[in-house]
Amino acid sequence: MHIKVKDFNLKHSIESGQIFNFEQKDEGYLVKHSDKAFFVKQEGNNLFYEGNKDFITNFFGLNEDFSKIQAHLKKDPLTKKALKKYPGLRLLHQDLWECLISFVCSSASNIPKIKKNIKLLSENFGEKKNGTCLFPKPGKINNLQTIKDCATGFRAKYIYEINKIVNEDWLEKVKKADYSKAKEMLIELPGVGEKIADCVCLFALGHHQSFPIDVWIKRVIEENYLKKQSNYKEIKEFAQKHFNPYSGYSQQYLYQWRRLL
DNA sequence: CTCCAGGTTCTGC
DNA sequence: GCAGAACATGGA
Repeated sequence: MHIKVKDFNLKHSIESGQIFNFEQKDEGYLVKHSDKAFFVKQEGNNLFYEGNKDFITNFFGLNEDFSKIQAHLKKDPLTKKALKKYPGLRLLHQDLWECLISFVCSSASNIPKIKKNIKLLSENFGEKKNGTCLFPKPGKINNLQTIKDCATGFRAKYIYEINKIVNEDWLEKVKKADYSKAKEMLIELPGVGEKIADCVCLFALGHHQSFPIDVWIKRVIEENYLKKQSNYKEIKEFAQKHFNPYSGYSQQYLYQWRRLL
């Protein structure tokens, strides 16, 4: 089975630090997300898949018009270059809970290690479906020592506490909230600060004005725009002025550009 | 062995 | 408020 795609690149989208529960297989990818597992492989404008078509279409945002985003990215010289180098890199539509836990794992870590954390959390707390361990549901990540055994380090206690706080009601409330209210609710969780809250707002809630600032973004903004050492607030204010209203997309392209330089 | 990784929290001015 | 240290762990 396959889906016709336009302005979409599977590799750039999957390997851009947005998701961590995937592995390469047969020129394609085996992806696990929330309660789904599927295989995808791109050949030109065809996306071959094995799995739930509606879920895959929505997950990669394949029905969205990308031309508006492209026009936005072309307005700035550096995001224009990044667009040329990584065309078809899309922001994905993630499950809120999995995205939240993934990015709590991300703090002061690296992508290979986050992948390991998520894999171990799935194996230790997730349900098995057709032989594969899916990401555990809210409330299931409930043993502190086991969470530590998933190589989560100092983040273990945060995951443990968040798992106690978050339930379906909480998730629905955050989904309905606007950007600033959602961010506020996320930051109330232990181990979640502005950066992680912004990642969740952007990757799971679709708030395109969100602009997560990590070490790579700080670097790329200081090197190319501010031309000086700066703090979080300065970068945030610059981004709001310079990359409105799709600063989230600008961020993702700048991140990819600088990280893979 | 040291340094660093998609940060947050705690501490001391 | 704001910089600096502490927090675990694995890979380079």
